[in-house]
Amino acid sequence: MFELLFQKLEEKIKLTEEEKKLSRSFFVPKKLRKKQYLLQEGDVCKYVAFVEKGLLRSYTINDKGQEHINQFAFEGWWIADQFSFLTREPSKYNIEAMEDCELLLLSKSSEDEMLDKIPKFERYFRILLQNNLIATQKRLVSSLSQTAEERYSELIQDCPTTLPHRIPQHMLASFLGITPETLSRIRRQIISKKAPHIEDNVQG
Amino acid sequence: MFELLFQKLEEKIKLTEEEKKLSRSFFVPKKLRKKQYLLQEGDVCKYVAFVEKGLLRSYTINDKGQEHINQFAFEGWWIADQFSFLTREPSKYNIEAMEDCELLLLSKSSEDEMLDKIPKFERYFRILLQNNLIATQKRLVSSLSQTAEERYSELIQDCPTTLPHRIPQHMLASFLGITPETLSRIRRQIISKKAPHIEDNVQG
DNA sequence: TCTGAGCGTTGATCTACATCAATGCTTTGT
DNA sequence: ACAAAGCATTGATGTAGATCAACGCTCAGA
Repeated sequence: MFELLFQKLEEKIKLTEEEKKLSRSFFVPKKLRKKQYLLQEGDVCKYVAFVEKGLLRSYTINDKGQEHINQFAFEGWWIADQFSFLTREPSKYNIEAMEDCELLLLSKSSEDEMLDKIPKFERYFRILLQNNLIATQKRLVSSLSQTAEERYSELIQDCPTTLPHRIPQHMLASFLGITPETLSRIRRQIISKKAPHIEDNVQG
Repeated sequence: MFELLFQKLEEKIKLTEEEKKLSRSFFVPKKLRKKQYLLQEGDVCKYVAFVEKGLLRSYTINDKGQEHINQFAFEGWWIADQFSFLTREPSKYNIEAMEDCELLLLSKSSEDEMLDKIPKFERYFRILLQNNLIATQKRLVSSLSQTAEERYSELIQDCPTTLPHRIPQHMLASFLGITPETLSRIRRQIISKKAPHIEDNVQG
């Protein structure tokens, strides 16, 4: 159950066997079936979750009932509503399993205790947040200054295999902040650019 | 010169007098006059800067020559291109003083040494990044799912005093990802909502 | 085996915001 | 004290992407 977590940890920090053993005790394993929720709007986000297996999405619902996906999390990634987790205020997000998932949950009190007893985790989470911040800033810049087509093209360039195969197109659209119709049209345009249309070539 | 920095540090971590004294040695004070640059596109971001005094902006220039502001930093805030600082790749950002500034610069090697000698700073920077991430995520969500008017209204609600007084309107527009013309029109609309137009009331 | 829901696609129309252009006010530098 | 640059505003027009509506395909469940 902890294989992937420790693999990821070792990329950033070196833990002794002692520390590994101890750190396990702070996590609670949890399985989630497709369409089950890790967090629902209005609830306080009690855990940050490490994804050992599966795929989740985090989304909001606006006053018109439209879903807006703002994050996906695969194997090897963390997911939570950082704001609600930190402040204990009710969350505006829903976090839902899109596939059957195996998660490792870390509660606030466990996190505090873990950081206290194994200070190396301060560094690990700092680096994690740093990378997350860089990625989020990049998305923000591109959402403010690029067209929908540019954003889609970059997304499938950065993530050519995973995203299109495991995530339905209308959810990708939502993640990019556009409608499914627009994404469909963008894809058609891109395809016709790559393989230019051969004009009717009627003989005679 | 270090008053504000230590005030801010104390909000997150407790330092001994010894540690305070030591930590000073890692920073390089730097004054910047209005319109001078802390970082220019193409250069590697060598420092994260704490702003003791003044105001800076971070922006990109796209292929059409348009500026896109993505961050402001006032007294008490940090500013840098995290990505370039981390990877040592050339930056895509320009960081420019909008007012005369007093900064405290921290180089990568100083940061590493400081984190090594005063591990409490791991926690400090982790918390800093966490808050920054939460704020950036909020901006991302709003840029993807709200109208320009909603974004502007929220901005002046969150920051009613500082922003409009120290930052010219066309830079606020750029920060919001809209044109100066659009922001001007939005402001007119908001004003006419607050103080509804009195219809011509010609007697007779 | 049928049925209904979910999904992607396409067309027609609408709208928020961009772009282009002009004007007048304020600030800056010499 | 003056010229020049920077800035906010307003109007006319253009456009990326949203919305509304319809259609066919696929697949899960009775």
